[in-house]
Amino acid sequence: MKSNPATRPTEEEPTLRRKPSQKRSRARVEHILSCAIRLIERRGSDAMRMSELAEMAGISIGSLYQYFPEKAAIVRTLAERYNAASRNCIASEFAKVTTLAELRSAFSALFDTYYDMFLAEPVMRDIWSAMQADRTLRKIELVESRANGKLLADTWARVAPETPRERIENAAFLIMHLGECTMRLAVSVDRPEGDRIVKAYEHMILREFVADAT
Amino acid sequence: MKSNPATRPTEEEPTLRRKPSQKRSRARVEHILSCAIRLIERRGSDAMRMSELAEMAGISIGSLYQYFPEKAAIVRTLAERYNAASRNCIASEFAKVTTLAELRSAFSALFDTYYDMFLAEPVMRDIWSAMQADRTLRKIELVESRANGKLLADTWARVAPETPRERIENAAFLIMHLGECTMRLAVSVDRPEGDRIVKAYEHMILREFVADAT
DNA sequence: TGCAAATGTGAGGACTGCTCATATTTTCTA
DNA sequence: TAGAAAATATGAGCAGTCCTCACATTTGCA
Repeated sequence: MKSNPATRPTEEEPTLRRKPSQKRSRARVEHILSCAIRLIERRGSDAMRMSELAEMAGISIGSLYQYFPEKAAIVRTLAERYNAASRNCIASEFAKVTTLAELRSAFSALFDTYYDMFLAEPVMRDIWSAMQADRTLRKIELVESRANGKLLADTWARVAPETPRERIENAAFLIMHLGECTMRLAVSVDRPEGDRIVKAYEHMILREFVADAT
Repeated sequence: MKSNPATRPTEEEPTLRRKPSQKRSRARVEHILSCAIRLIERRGSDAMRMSELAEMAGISIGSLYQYFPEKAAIVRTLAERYNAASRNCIASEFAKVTTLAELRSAFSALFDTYYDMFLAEPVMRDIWSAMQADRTLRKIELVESRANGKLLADTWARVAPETPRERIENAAFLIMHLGECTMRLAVSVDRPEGDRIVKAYEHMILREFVADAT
């Protein structure tokens, strides 16, 4: 990844040179992203060339840069989607929980959904990898993880108000972290073995934190 | 990361154009690596420029390429050292184990040493990140992880021969994986919080797998 | 229809990793 | 020690990369 020497990014958010009209650009952006996904799946995001992306999308380099200010922005967009998907998955899993037993099965479901989500979208492996390599993305991921941890902690506190808040907070962050380790697993290990390990993690988590709900 | 278009890497191991004499080059290589570490710590391995590395090391670009065939080889070398360090740490921790109780404390020690190793060498954060981003390095890491898992499994089987081998194998890989998650933790989270979580992991592992040794 | 504004284009600029013809140093031999 | 041969050092420059910007084309609207 090269630093752009011509334009110093003084403002935080890198801006597009011209902003395309809302509705029409939407489809274009989606099309570019789907091409990018194909390319990234093939050889990883580093090896993806902006020129080949433009060619595959059937547009010129210049046009490409009207929809994404820089190459990294494409990866970032994909990463944000991955984050959003995790967030939604977690939110929907915990929203309906009202008892400790339900919390327990929400944990199981969470791990499975997380893992399946990764398997269903192979490109997420590479996006996740790219996130690990980039300091900024890593920081974003951490913030996201904490937010998810808080959501989990709140649910837990709602269901079992007698549990000390501090213990819940710790456990929640730990569980989120372990959830991300499951992602890592999906990145490196393949199907049948990964499944077993995910199950083992689920079991461990449940035994450690919600054993009393059995 | 660019693919080199001039020389097709037909052979597996990329070869240097001229191989420097053994003993003298050793010191040079070390010097280059220590400069690389400083640079990588500062801004990450992607942002490290071969030109600035050469300048810092006080040699020319050409000379630099006599010691490392490509930029990635520098990261790879550092990654191998990190792998070797993990391997040694694990080997020395398990070599002296003769009882289940000792295995138990070896687990604790393992996590702590792993984690401390990472904190002591901040550059390992970036090396680890680079490993995650590179498919080849990720594969190497997985092999390494399995080898370590086998070492752990063998020790375990030696100490508790009555435990079913399959259960041990599963647990061993899981524990190794969790150990690597501890790395991940050291990469993203800072000191006091990381410590707590490492402790929690230790506790979880012990409770799950060697509770009978209490 | 005519004419702004929006959008598309691709040659070229700045920077990179890496090479190779050449210069310098070291080592070896007489 | 002289002088050749081998080992090592050098940096201009090559090919490849991301990204820009002056210009061409299309679109929306009176």
